[in-house]
This record gives sequence, C-alpha cells and structure tokens, in this order.
Amino acid sequence: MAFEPLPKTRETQKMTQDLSGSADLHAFRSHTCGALRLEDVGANVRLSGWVHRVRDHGGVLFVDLRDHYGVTQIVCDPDSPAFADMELVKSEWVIRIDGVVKARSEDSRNDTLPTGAIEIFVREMEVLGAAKELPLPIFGEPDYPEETRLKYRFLDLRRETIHNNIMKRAQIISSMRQRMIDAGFFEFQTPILTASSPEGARDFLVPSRMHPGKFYALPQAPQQFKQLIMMAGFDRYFQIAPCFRDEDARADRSPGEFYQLDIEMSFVTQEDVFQAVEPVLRDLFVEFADGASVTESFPRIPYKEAMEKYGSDKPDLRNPIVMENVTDHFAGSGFKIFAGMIEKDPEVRVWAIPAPTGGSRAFCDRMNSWAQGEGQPGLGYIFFKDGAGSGPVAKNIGEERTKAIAEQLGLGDGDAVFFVAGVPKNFLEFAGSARVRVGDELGLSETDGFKFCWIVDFPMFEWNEDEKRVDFSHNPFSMPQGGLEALETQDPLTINAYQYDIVCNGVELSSGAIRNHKPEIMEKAFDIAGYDRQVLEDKFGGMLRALQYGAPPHGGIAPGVDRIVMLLCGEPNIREVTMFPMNQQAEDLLMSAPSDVSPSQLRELHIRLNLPKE
RNA sequence: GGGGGUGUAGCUCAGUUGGUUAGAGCGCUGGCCUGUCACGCCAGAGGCCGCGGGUUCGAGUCCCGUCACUCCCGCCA
Repeated sequence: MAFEPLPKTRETQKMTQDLSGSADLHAFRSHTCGALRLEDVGANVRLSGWVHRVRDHGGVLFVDLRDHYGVTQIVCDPDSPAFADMELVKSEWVIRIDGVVKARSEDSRNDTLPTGAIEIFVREMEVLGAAKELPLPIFGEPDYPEETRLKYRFLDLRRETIHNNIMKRAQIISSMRQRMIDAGFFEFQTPILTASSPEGARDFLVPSRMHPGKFYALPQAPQQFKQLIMMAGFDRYFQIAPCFRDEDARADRSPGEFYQLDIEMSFVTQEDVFQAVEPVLRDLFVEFADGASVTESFPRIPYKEAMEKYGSDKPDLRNPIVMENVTDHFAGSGFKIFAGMIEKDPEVRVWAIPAPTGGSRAFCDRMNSWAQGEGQPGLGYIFFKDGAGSGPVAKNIGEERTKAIAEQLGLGDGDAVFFVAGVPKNFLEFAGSARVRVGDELGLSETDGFKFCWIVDFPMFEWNEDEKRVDFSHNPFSMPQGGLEALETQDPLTINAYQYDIVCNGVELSSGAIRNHKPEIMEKAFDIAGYDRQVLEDKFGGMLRALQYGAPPHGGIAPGVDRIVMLLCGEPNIREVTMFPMNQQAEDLLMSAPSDVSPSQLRELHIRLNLPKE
C-alpha cells in the first residue's frame, strides 16, 4: 500500500537516522514503514505498525507491516528467535519488530512498493496491541455497508482510499489557509453558541441553563459576525468555519454540519471580491487536480442568461449544449400545438435543445419516452439526415422553417434538436434536465477537468406563491443593485442584487454578496419582504446598531470546503471525504449521537420532554 | 413528510415456474507448505433467507404490512 508520501517532518527525519545498536533505539521505531531503501541494507532497525497481511509458508513467513507512511515486508524463518511469536500474529495487530535490513534478491523485489527492494529479517517482536476478529477488512478494501463502516470508522479510516482522501482534505485546507494568508487575509474565530435567526435553514438549538426557557443556536454560518468584523475595522477576514443547519442529508450534504472557507472584505466592489477569490480557488484546484484542466478565467454568467441557456443556475459547463429561443420559427407555423400556445399567451416561448450527433429516430424516441416518464406530455424533436429535417415537427412546420432552425443552431446531418414550449419559469427545470440528459446520452460532456463560472445578478426578491408575498430570494443582507432608489421605485421582482455564486462542474461551490451596509436600505428591503421594523430590531439588533455607527461598504463569499474536497477527490459522496460523518438519519453510529440524557441534566435546563405518541 | 432501490453466511453475491438437505467467492478456525507479495493446497465451522402476517399440500421465491440502510423530492437565506 502506498499512502501519499508526505514531506518529511523534523520528527520523521530524526526517526530515519540509522541507529545501530538496539540500546540506542527509540522505544517504538527507528524508521517509519515507508522509509527504508536499498541504501539502508545492513542497518539494525525497529519498526512499529499494523499487520497488514500475513503470508505463512510454514518454513518462511512474510508479514506486511503498515503505518501511515507505507508498508514494509518483514520476513522470518525458523532461524529467527521471533519465529514462534511471529506465527501467531493476525491482521491488524499492532506490533513492534527489531531486525536487520536485507536486500531482496533481484527476482523477489516488489516494484509496486517504495520499500520493495528491501525486507526486514526480524529478530524480536512485541505485540503492542492485539486485534479481535475484524468486522471489516482493511486489506483490499472491498465494498462494505455504510452502517458497518460508520460504526467502525476507526477501522474504515485505515483503508487506503479514504485515508488518502482525508490526507488530501488536510492538505487542501492547509493550502487554502496559506493562500488566504498570503493574499492579506486574517483568520478570526467566531462564536459557536449564538442566537437563532429567523431566516434560512432550521437551527440547532442549545438550551441555556442560566436563562431558563431560552436557547442558543449553532451558527448556520458566521454571516453576521463576519460583517461585524468588517464594521470593527479588521478589513479582511477569513475562517475555515464550521456551519450548522438542521436539514435533511443528501449525498453531497452532511446532515448537521459542514465547513466553509468564509471570507469577508471591506471597501470592495463585487469586482474586487472576484479578483481576490478567483485566483485562490483556481490555483488551489490546479495544485490538487492531478493535471486535469482548470478554467483559467471564470466566465461570468448573469442568472437570467444561465437559466435561458442551461436551464439551471448551476450549469455544468463540461456539457457543451446551449439552449436557444426559437419561438419565432413556431409562431404562426403549421405545428398547431406550439403555434396555438404562442398566440394565446405572449409569455410563451419555445426553446431548442440542440443535440449534435443525436440524429437518429431511435435516440429521439428514447428521449421522448424519457420525457414522458418525467411527467411531460412528450418532447418534440427534429432530426437531420440527407440534407433535410425529419420527424413530425419538421413535417408540420415545413422545410423553410426547419432549415432556419438548423441554421440558427448550427446543426446539420446526423444532428437533432428537441423543443420545449410554455411559460419559461414552468419548463426551465425540465429543459435543464433534458439538456443534461442529452449531453450524457450522447457522451458530449468532457469527463475530466474543472469548469468554473461565476453566476451573477441574482434577483433580490422572489414571489412566494404559497404565502402570496414577496420574499428574499437569497441573502437578506445583500445590497440591491440601484440601492434605495431601486427599492423605492422599481417592481421588487425586477431588482437584482450584488449577489453571486461560483459554480464548478454543475456544483454550487460558493455563494456571496456585496452586503447592504446602509440601515435605511436594509429597513426598506426587509419592509418589502414583509418584516416590520420591530422584527428587524429583535432579530438583527446587533447588526442594525453596528450599521448606524460607521459601517464600511463590504462584501464576501463562502466556498464550501467539503464540496471542494469532493470534487478534487472525485468522490460523489461527502462521507468519503469526512472523517467522522453522521448517517442519513443524522446519527453518529460510532459515538451514538444523538443520545438520551439524564433526568438531572434535563432538570438543570428546566426541560420536560413531550415525546410524540408511538 | 413523500417517492424509488436494496435487504439470503461476518462481507460481496447466486438461488430457475412456488418443490427434497439454500450455494459460490472472500473472511474465519484447524492442518500441510522455505521466497511470497490477491501466496498455494486440504479440511471445517458458520443461515430466524430483515421482521410480522397472509395465500398454498408446500414460500428465500407470490400478496399485505412493517423495519433498516441508501438515493431522490420537499427542505437547505
């Protein structure tokens, strides 16, 4: 096994000194299990580690000894005083061995191991920690049920892939931190016990002993604190910040907690934030992408354009398909379904999803039945062969319009195009998934590399259909474009915010904004979203007060650390890059959290349980 | 809260149209083996077929319910 080699620390260097004569040897090891090479032949060494694998040939016995740094073969035969003891060791026992480094014969070298040119002939062995029969094997790391892996996480973490993932995570975080420091940012801690906030996700609550009936909340993000840090004049803040949200899990979302590279800067425009953050992320990805391509300069795509071209505010740009408006080609055409819709409602649009190389009836039919499976009436299409368009749509709109569509989209023989029609906000999501589907089915997407973009100009407000009112669509502390004047004169639903996301390969990596640092604009914004002054005072009093005593213009962003590590490790599941994750039911199977607490603990907190009936 | 998938040995999985004693590989235990590195060979132990109910002469297999895990929707400013 070869865990990613680490730069030698002072400690490991000391350990790799050749210490001849066992009287001088360190109690546990003179070298790590990844250290010894051909030039060490003849040295008396002491190694400690886990028994990775035993190969017992009766007369000769091999043990692969493993630690964090690597694997070294230990060999033993009846000439060794340790032979009887060595015959008893089992997988995952922790042992210490003393012995001499020997060169392996030419034909018995193992080139797959860095230590493969040598082996240790063991003279003495001590069992430091025996192991019971294993609930999951380390060697070979076969697939195991997640429940078992989480319950025995300490064993699971010995396995090569996840061990390397966790090491990569540590290196990524270290690099991130250094890059931020080098860019002139300062790392500050913010409270873990804070106040519940009415906006956003469900809070984790912590009862207060000293204030019966009152609760702290764990921060969903240090949002208000980082703004207060700016108001306190510290200018440039960052933190690898733990964030807590009591929401249900997904494959890419831990239940409960996750980390953000939280960033905030004073006296900045949106452009300044981009200039500060883009190089950090880009260079971080270049450093850890193992040679895969990384977007050099992140394109900026307005929210509205992203929705129109990709049907998503987190487009995967590895997929080259760009949707286009083809309404004019259908207005008044012979394809009565679409033509009729367009005539009835001026908001109706027809969008084309080009499908280069998809020009066969079989493929188009397959897409059509997929669409029906998604609850759609179907998916209109044209496919092109022999210099003309085929299929029912082409027949109905006629040769001229078919040709115009092909020209607009740059399609020719062997290609196809699909159509969705209706009021865009109703079909956007479906159109976006059809775009992804076409790209996947036709293998059009690049498979490696990291394609970044900024999504900018998010709307400040959105219509809450359930409650029939205007709501914040994103962060309520964002600065509306146009400032107070826009809030006072424009339809709220047309106002954009200085609000932006970074998207990579279809994953929303971070979200940020230029903040609203003017109390009167903030009051107006909350007023539009239906929060009166009193709510603002009650819930954001500290913040509001701070804004009234000289607040600098400021803004920031918060890239998600776990998702960055997932992308760089190529893992589809966040639990593969988290040391001690909870399961989907938000339980920690190793520590047994959440757990019951004693009646006296509850009494102290003035809490009486009122449990749901079975 | 809702939908999909899965559930057979410690693990990965096979198990025909409902039919005798539920199999394989890995792991484990014992034995043999002096150059392996996925060592090899021989033998053995190990099963409430997730759980409960039903249909049937007969259920791992069909039906209903339920539980667990997982993926998705809701949720995630």
